[in-house]
Amino acid sequence: MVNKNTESPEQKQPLVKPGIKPPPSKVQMDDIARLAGVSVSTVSRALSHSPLVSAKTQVRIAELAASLKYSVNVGAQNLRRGQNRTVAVVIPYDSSSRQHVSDPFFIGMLGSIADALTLQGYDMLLSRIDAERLDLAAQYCDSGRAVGVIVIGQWRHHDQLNELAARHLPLVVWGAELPKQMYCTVGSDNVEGGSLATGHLLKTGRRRIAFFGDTQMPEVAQRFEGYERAHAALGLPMSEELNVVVPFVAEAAREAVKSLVAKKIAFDAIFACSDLLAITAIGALRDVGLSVPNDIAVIGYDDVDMASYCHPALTTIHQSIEVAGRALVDALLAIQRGDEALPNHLPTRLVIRASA
Amino acid sequence: MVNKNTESPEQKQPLVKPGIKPPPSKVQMDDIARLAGVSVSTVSRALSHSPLVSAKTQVRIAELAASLKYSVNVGAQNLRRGQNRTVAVVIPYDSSSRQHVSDPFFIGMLGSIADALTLQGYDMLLSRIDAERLDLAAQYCDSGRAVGVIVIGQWRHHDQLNELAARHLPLVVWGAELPKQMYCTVGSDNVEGGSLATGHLLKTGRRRIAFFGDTQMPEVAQRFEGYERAHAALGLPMSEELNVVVPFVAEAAREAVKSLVAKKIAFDAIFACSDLLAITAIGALRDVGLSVPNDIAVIGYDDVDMASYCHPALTTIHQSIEVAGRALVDALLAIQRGDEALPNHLPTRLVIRASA
DNA sequence: CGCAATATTGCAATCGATTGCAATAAAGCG
DNA sequence: CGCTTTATTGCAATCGATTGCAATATTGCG
Repeated sequence: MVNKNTESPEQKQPLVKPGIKPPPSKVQMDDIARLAGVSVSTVSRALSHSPLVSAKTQVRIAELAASLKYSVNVGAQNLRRGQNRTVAVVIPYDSSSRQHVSDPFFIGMLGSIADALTLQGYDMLLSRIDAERLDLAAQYCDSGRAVGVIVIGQWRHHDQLNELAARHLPLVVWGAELPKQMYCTVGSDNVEGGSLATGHLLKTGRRRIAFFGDTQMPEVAQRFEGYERAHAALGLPMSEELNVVVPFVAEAAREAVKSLVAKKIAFDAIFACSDLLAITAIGALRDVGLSVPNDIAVIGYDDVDMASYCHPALTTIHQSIEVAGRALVDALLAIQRGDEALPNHLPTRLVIRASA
Repeated sequence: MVNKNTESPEQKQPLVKPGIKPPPSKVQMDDIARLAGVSVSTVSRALSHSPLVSAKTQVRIAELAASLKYSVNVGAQNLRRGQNRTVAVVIPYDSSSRQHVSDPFFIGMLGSIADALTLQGYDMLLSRIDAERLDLAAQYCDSGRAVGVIVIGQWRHHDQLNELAARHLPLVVWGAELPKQMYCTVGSDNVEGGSLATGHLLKTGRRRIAFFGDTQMPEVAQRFEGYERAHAALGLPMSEELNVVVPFVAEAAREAVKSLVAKKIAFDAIFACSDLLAITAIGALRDVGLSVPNDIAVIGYDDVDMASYCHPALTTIHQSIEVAGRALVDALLAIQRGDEALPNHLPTRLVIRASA
């Protein structure tokens, strides 16, 4: 290595198998240095705008690098600098139901997180992992691939998330604030949301409102609490049979409608915990000959793009995906910086968007 | 470094700022080696199941590593091995319309690619980039962050994609086969799809079918060709005014319907180039008092989950997202291995899914 | 029990960059 | 013009792992 330059000039490409691919041997700092007639040190400093390198040398090297389409090897750079600008984003999937998450809200959130990360100069490593094995998310940090993890949704795994946080893993979760929570969450006030939605239906005279959601999930449980409060506030009774367990997959909503009808349980409205469930339920209701909104009023949650394109437009609780994505990213980076002043839960705004 | 072990035993943590975070100093091979009383070499070999290490030592080290929750530093490993198991997935966005892609089909494809990559033991780097600057995708390979790039959709940038391929960048694109194409595409037969959809409408007696799509995009252009062929096959005339430029964003479909109606252009059906456009168009049609499917029949494309939940269920051309994701990943890995026998275009299947 | 053959182990170089420190070149000053 | 000060530059160590090769420990066999 020391005296390489004094030997034959073309002795590179040590590991390249003969026969194929001589051209794509990647250009690296060494090459730039040789061509510019300086040392690698100087190239490194020039490319990172060190004041130790004169302005004209910087320009010359920058141009050379650009013309060779050189990009520094991020892996090597990270190794040496002990840094890393990648964040892992995890979308848990429910292995028991063998269903991958396809809810547009969760998926849409991805895009907004991607944008927020890009804006901060971070890369995004996307990973779907089994909701039962959330601990696997730690791998991304342990192996140095990412500096932190964003998990979309708490699902049924508050405990696993706590364990992750206990391992000092920079972690932010989209979800609800829970008691004894060791990790940071970002999310809207689900109790308020549930209350808004239910209140809207009650105000329009509905009295038997079916609740579609899986209260084993913290966010849903809180929305149900809002449902209860809205009833209580008006001194109205509720009925146990109207609380239907519906996970976040479309087919479940269809089944739920069928089941209510089959059991001849009377209801005049549905509060669905996601727009996907709401839209599917509307379809199912019509299939069994019920009119929406005349016979049954339906209200959704999330306000995904598609909601406003349904007919009639779906009334729903709006959560801003853009704000959420930015908040998640900001929180994660703050934690990673060691920001102590960060609260355990960051609320995002919530409004009801009624159909015209 | 040489005589480190002979000096004071606790002299590590060189860069850790005092005050915060003493525990999360990451455990590394060095630590395992010290605790096991062997050299790093042995630990490295043990963890990669080298036959040079005896079985019992392997087990001992594996257990020690597990108990310390150690994961090898992938960055360092990649650097040394000169390999890399990450693929960049690019979702271009249209900066001119300042609209981020939210079409469920594209987004759904992400999930399926993620699954296919995970199955092969690859990580997925997700990136949204400006469709005008697709060349930026090369950065991911140049900087060694990824071994190849999957681009979802060709958009208007066949030329840019060709340039990327010319730079010997392992690249696979979801899209149509085009003349003079230097890169590998995966996609269904769009001419056939367009023909199927149009034929279906013609068969049910529709004669003035509006085409919703942007024929500047290759895939859409081919679907339009199918539209023309279906007409030609039956010797039916077409009308220029029914070819409406509609990019892949929901609002555009709404505008297109309004515009047709405002211009008093007669039509009895719409062939929309995506389900998102179809569903939005249906809503817009109803808003102006037109009945679907009585007055206007609508057919979509893609068969996204939501399509079957609409009311009435949307008739649409089904493309399997799962198959597509797998095909994209397989193709990319084949290219990356230097597989010469790979064709330029890999077709995926296509069927029409008519509403009941 | 002695020596050759085999099974394990560790040293040291290496991957592609960054950076402290010493060396050199350029500039400033009397 | 000579010497100090300042601006550039390069050497060599380093990040956390992998691996060829030489060294050592173990085993087998006569």
